[in-house]
Amino acid sequence: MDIKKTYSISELAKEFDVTTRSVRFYEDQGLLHPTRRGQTRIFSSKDRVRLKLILRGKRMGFSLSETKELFDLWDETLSGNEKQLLLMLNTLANKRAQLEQQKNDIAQAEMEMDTAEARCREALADLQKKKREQTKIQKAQIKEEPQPVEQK
Amino acid sequence: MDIKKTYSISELAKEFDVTTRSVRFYEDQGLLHPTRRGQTRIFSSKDRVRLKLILRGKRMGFSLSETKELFDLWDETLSGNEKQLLLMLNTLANKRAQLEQQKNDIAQAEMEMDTAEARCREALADLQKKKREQTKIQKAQIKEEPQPVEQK
DNA sequence: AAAATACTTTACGTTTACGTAAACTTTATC
DNA sequence: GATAAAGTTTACGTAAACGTAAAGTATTTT
Repeated sequence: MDIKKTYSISELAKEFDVTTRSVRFYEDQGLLHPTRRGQTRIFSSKDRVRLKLILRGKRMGFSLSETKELFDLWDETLSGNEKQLLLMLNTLANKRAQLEQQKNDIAQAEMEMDTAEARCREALADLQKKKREQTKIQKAQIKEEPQPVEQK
Repeated sequence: MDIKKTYSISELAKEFDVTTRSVRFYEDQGLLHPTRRGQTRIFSSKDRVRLKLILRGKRMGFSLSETKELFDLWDETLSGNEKQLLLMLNTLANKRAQLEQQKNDIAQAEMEMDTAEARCREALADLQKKKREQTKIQKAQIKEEPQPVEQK
C-alpha cells in the first residue's frame, strides 16, 4: 500500500519541476490517467510514479511514445496472458541492450573527458609557469633599477 | 597522423548509417566543416570523428546545439587562452555531473527491469504449472475411459 | 552523346514536446 | 459579493531534427 495520497496537478508539477502544461500533455498522450472531481484532475500515486518514470526516460533519451509503449505493455502484462508475458520479456531484453550501449557511450565519454581535462590542466600549468618566469624577470629589473623617487 | 583520408558525404552517411540530409544538416548547424572541391563536400577524418561524437551525443540524449557548444568550446580551448581553459574545465565538470545522473538513472532502470523480469517469469511459471495440471487431468480421464473404438 | 550516378541548393512539410495566450469555471479569501 | 487563486479547454505558435520533392550541375559509364 503505497503512500495512497492523491495529488493536484500543481503539486506534481512543483515536485518534479515541470509545467502543468507538460503534465496535461502527458495525459493527452495517454501516459497518465488521472481521475476527475468535477473537471479537476486528481492524480494517484501510480500517476506520480509514472511521471517520475517519464522524466527519467527523457533523461535517458527515450521519447514519450517509447515510454508509453512500455507502460501499455506492462499494463497488458499484468493481465497475465502468456503471449504478453513473452512479449514483455523480449522487450526487456531489447531495452537492456540499449542500456548496455548507453553505458558504453558513457564510459567512452568519460575517458575522453579525462584526456581533455588532462590537456587543459597541462596547458594551464604551462601558462602559470610562463607567468612566474615573467614576474621573476620583472623583479630582477626592479632590483637593477630601484625606487624611482616620486615627486609632485 | 590519423587515417588522413578524406571522405565523401555518402561514404560517411553509409558508415554511420545516417542520411546525407542529416550530414548536410549538421554542417548547416556548424557541427561539421567540410572543405569543397568545386561545390562538392570533402570531409576530413576530423569531421569523421566529430560525426561519431555527434551520434554518440544523440544516443546520450544531447541536443545538436549542446554538442556544438562543446565543439566550439574545445576549439577555443586549443587557442590556449587561460579564460577558455578554465571555462572548459568548468564545463567538463558539469558534463561529468550529467553523466553521473545518467548512470544513476540507468542503474535504477536496470533494477526495475530485474524485478519486472522476475515477475514475468513467475507469472509464466504459474501458467506452465496450470497447463501441466490440466494435461494430467486429461490423461487421468483417458485412463478411466479407455480406447473408444474407432469405426467408419 | 546519352544515360546513369552522385552531388548540389532551395524550400516547403512533418513530428515531437511542449510554450503561450484567450476565455471560462470552481473554489478559497477578504 | 467581489476578487484572487487554481483549475480547465481550445487553439495557435515554435524549436529541433530531419524528410522529401524539385530542379540543377558534374562526372562516370555505356
